[in-house]
This record gives sequence, C-alpha cells and structure tokens, in this order.
Amino acid sequence: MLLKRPTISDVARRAGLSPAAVSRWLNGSMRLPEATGDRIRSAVEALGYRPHAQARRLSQGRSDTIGIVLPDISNPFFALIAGEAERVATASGLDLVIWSSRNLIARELACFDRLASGFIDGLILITNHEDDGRLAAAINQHQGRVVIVDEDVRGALAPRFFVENETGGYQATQHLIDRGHRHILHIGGPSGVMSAVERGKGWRRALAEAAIDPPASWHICTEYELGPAIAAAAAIFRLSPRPSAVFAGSDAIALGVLTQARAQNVAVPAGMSLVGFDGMPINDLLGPPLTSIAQPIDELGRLGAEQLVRMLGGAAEAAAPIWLPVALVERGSVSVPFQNTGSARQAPTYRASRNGPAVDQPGRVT
Amino acid sequence: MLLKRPTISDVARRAGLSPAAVSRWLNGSMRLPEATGDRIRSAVEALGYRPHAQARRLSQGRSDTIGIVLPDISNPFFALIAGEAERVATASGLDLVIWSSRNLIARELACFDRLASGFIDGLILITNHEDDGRLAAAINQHQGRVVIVDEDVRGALAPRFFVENETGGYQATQHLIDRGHRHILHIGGPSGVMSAVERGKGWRRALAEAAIDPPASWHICTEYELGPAIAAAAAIFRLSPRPSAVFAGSDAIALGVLTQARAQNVAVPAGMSLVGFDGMPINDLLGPPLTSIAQPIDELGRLGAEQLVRMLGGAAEAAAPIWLPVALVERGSVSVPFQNTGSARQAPTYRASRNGPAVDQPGRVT
DNA sequence: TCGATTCCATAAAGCGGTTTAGTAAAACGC
DNA sequence: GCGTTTTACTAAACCGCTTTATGGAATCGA
Repeated sequence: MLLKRPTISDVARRAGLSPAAVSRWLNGSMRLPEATGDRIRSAVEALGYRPHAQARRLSQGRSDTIGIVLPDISNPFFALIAGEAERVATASGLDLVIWSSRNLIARELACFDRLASGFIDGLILITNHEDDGRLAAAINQHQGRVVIVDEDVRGALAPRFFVENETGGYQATQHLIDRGHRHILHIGGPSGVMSAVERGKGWRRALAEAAIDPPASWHICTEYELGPAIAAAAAIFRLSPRPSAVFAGSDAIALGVLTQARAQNVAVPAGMSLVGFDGMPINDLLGPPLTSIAQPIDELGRLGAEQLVRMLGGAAEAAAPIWLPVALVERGSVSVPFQNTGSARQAPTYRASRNGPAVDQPGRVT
Repeated sequence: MLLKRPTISDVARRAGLSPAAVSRWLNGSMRLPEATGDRIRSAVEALGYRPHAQARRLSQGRSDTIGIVLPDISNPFFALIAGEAERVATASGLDLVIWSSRNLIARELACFDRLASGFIDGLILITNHEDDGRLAAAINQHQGRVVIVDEDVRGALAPRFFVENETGGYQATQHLIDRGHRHILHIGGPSGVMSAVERGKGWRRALAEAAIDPPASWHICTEYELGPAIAAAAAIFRLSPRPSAVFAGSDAIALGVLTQARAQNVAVPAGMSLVGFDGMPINDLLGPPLTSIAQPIDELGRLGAEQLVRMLGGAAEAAAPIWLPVALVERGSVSVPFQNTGSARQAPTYRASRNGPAVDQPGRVT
C-alpha cells in the first residue's frame, strides 16, 4: 500500500532507456521509433507510473493551479462563482483551489503567500470588507497574477469585474416608486464597501428623482450574510410608521428581512414590499417569490477566471474595470403599498398561485 | 515584478550561513544563538523570502493538501460539506482543493490521479451515481488516503460516513401517515444509489406497517438535482387520482415538485403535502416552508475531514461505516389530505403566518 | 568513400528546498 | 591540561522530473 511509487527512472530502466528519453517522449518533446515508444508505453502501464506532480512543477517552475479566495464557500452566491471558475480552469488544464476567508484579512493575505510560494500561479480575489491597505499592497506586489471579482479593493491595480451596482439600486428603487411606494427603506451591505455604497447611491438617486429626501433612519447597514441581516432587519419592524417597502442590498439580506417579517407576522408583499439584489435561482421558490436585481453571477466567475488564464498565458492586463449589466426580475414580493397605521398587524395573504412563476418562465425580466 | 524570487541560498548568503542552517533554523529543527537567528530573520525580512511550496513539498514527500470531489460545488448541500471540510483542513494546517465531478466518473478518476501523482495526500469522495467498479478499484488502490462521505461506493474499502437514510425515509412517510395520508408517492434519487435505495426502503416499511402496498407507479426515480427533478415531477401531476402526499428523496427534488405544483396551480400543502430530505437552511423561507428530514450536513464534512486528517497522521482506518442520525423538522408543507377527485383544481391557500417559523426557532424538530 | 545530415538517444545540471552525517571549535569536568 | 561533551554549524546527497548540450550511429549526397 505504501510501496514506493514508481519513478521515471523505474520506467526508463524497464524500457531500457534513460530517464531523459522517457520524460521527453512522454511530454511530446521528442519523437522516437514506434517500437521504442511502445516499450515506454508498456513500462508505464506495467508499473502504473504517474509523474510526480510536485517534482514536475518544481522543475517547470509553475504549478498549473490557480486559486480563488472568497468569504464563504457555503454561501451559494460565491459557490456559483467558484463553480464557474472551476469549469473555466479545468477547461484550460488548470486546477482550482478554493479558500474561504471568512472575511478575515489574515486569511486573505495567506492566499497571497501561497501565490508567492508558488503553490498557485494566479489568484481570483473576492473580498467583502473594507481594506486597510494591506490587501491592496499584496495585490500590487503580484501584478499580472491577480484578478478582482465582485467587490473592489481600493488602490489595487488588477483587472476587475463588477456589476452595475448603482444602476441596480436605482432600478430596484424605481420599481418600488412605480408601484406607488414612497417610504422605501434601504438595508444594504457594509458601509465602506464599494458595492454597498454604489447600490445605496442608486437608491438615493431614484428617491431624489421622485423628490424624496430619505432621513438617515431609512438606511441601515449590515453584512451581506443572512445571520447579521436577520439581526439588523429587526430594526425595520420597530419603526413607526413602518416603511411600505424595503430594498435589500443582497438576496441574503432580503431573506433576513423576510425572516423577521414572518416573525412579526407581517405579510410580504401585502404588508410590506421587498426587493432583493443578486437574483439567486432559489428566489423563485421562496414564500413569496423574491423580486430581485439579477446579477450575471456565473459571468463573474467565468470572466474572472478567463482573464486570469489569459494573463498567465502572457496577455496584458485589462486596464479599466468591467461592469456587467443587471436586470430587475419581477416575482411576487412587490405590490402596491398597504395603508398601515404603523402598528396594525394584518394577516399575511400571499397566495402561491398568483405570482408564482411558470416552470419554464421563472420571473419576468424587465 | 517577475524578478526572480529569492531562494534559501540568497538568504543564507546574506546571513553568512549555509542553506542547510537556514532551512533547519526556519523549520525549528535546530537551535542557534540569538544573534545568528536575528541575522536569518532580518535576511528573510529584507529579501521578502518565502519558501517555495513545490520544492519543500518535493523534498518532504508530501503535499500538505487534501482534496474533495463532489458532484457540484454550486449545489448548496455539497458547498456546506466542503465549507466544513475546509475549516477542518485549515485548522490542521492543510489546504483543501475542491473539484466538481459533475457526476462524471472520468472526472472522479482524475482525482485519484492527483492522489497518485502526489498533488494531494488524501481525498474525500462524494459521489452520486452508481459505480461500474472503476471507482471502487481506484479507492482500494489508495487505501488509507480516501474517505467516503454521504454516498456509498460498493466494494470500496475506506472509512464511510452516511446518514440514516432508511430511518429518514421511514420517519418522513410515517409523518404523512400520521396526518392521515395513504396515497403517498415517493420521488427519490437514482435507482442504483445506496441513499436512494435506503430512503425508498424506509418509505416502503412505513407503508407496509400501515398495510399499504404501493404499486410501482408510486415510486419515481430521478436525479438528486433540481433540473432533472423538475422534469420528473411533472409525472406526479399526470396521475389520477393525484397522490395526496409526496415524499421527495432530497430537498432539491422537493423543490422540483414545488415548482411543478406551482405551474399546475396545486397548492402545497392544501392540495398536496410534501416532505423533503436534507433539511437545508433555506427550507424555512420557502413558500411554503418545507418540512424535511434534516441531515447533519456539516457533520458529514467535519467527520469526513477529521477522519482523513487522522489517517494521514498514521491512524488506522475505521472499519465500519458511521451512520449519523436524522430528524424530522416540521415546517409548513404538510397538512391533512385534501379530498380531491383527481382532476379538480383548488385554489392554493398557503398562508405564510400559520406555519412560518419564529426567528430563533426554525421549525420543530421531532 | 568521405563529409554532412538526420535520427536516436544520453549525461548532467538544474528546480529549491530538506536531511543525514559529520566536523571544528568552545565549554566543561576533574 | 586532557578527554569529553556540547555548541554551532556545513557538505553533500536527495526528492523526481525537465532540459540543455552533446554525441554516436546510421543514412544520405556527391
């Protein structure tokens, strides 16, 4: 079982050749007569020889592996990106290593160490928190081998792929205004984070166009994750009057709002309308189906990985960030405002059939 | 930027020492006077030296990396397992590499190549399809370095971690019988797969105890994934009379049933009760909240990874498979049977407030 | 028949670390 | 002051593969 694995020398010996010949023939950098090739082939076969990955990589000076750091692999949003990045990597003959940072900068920096130590050739970075400068420094130390996806790192020089956060925030809010809402609260991501700032700007712009000047209490900052969002969403239901609509900065945050709404016996959308941001596939099946700003999630993974692969192949870095389009997907969590008194509790009246999507037509994209 | 990275020799030269001394001191296998240590430290600092991962791994004969193969990382069930495995690996100073097999045996076998080639020291295997013998052979060729999680591979000799599938199937069905259902259809995973077989057995046992002998048409086999499940679930709604309850072999399959129910305008649970299997966290927020058999998903990841870490540390393999307990979590997708005529369509009447969970009490575990 | 190619291969030097065996010098014991 | 131990280090082999430089034998052309 723990017998020594056969090496290239074993193969060479058995085939009556030098290791160099075997290596070169196996890698296609030398042609040999049919008969000699067959000898190698059968020696490999007989011994069950596999080239030793570490050794090959050491002598070739690259690892044929790229990495992706993300806040949490068990978050479906990131898992979708990682899944797509893995597909691209595999198609290019590379392995993808996935690390969860738990949003800890130390764990993110550890990934740059792995870059420096040659364990990976390139890194896709998805961060979710404000940088104190260390991250940007690390990125700039490894130019040409890092790609930033989803969330900006201020001062970093690397290709970046984002979605049109501001537009999304605007669309979500505009949609609510169109339905007659005016008291539209925004519960978004962390205050220092680009995507959260941009989405908030879009919200504010739509409100401004409707001549609404939101007081500070209409804007709540939390994390993008469900746990913190549930806690933060409680504040919404302590307001009096309660907002008639909420624009959540992510679908996970919207789930937090939904959770609290259920706990407080507030029906969505009858008692409160809700728009999320991300467009997760599961939104269709929620109670109620969640209207949301859909991002091209897998595009983020695909484009990020493709860019990294290109760069490792020697291509120049893209200079400007790329902004991918978003789209409002209407489902069942928005209705006209309910005229509440601020304290009344009405029975929820969501009916699955009314706004539920058809099988092959999940949501209406506008 | 692509300046040559400093090597241990550079550090040694700068510190006025031999590479061996630097290596041994850095690895703590040699004590040196304070002053000498300081010289190394500052040389490392000044040059920004990082040991080269490939080189170190080559000479140490191990990679300090373990792998996990799973059908699809963007499936939250597997992502949860992977997330937990990563946590364990990191805590043990190992890296975790994640591969999606897309249930292709070739891609799974490729991971055993990576094991053979020394790219990883050990492998956690999650497969989801019937083996043709190649997988079992590969596993047995690498005894002591493979752990099987969630789904069996027949004939494989390796530590295995499963959940009590049969019990879960029994509990789900019994729950429906308790509510007065007798026409209980089972739509489960692939016919040759252990977990699907076991869950089906539990379903059959509960029915038998209630003196119900299910005809073949009551058992539908599909994949565990949403896409195929949606297609397969269509058959349920073509039956006349329609079953009053469905036990789905996974939450993803239950989502497929739910999708079709919405498309067919059948309310759940008023028009049809539904029980899933997995206990995904999102179940709380579905419309309706999904009653389901909860598995200890992260335990699967944790225990699998811990076992692998132990084995790499030289511990003996566990002989018998470990069966983790499951539990019925009641939410809102089960009610008493609706007396339908088989063709009547009734308006859905799910009300979010009735069965919705409280914030900190998600579902009732029985 | 002789020099020039072409073909088939190999020796040896890395890649960047770790590790074993060993040694010179200093400190110690008595 | 001499043997012994301890301290402080180093030379060199090695991990398994790749690659460059090289070279002998066969073939070819004239």
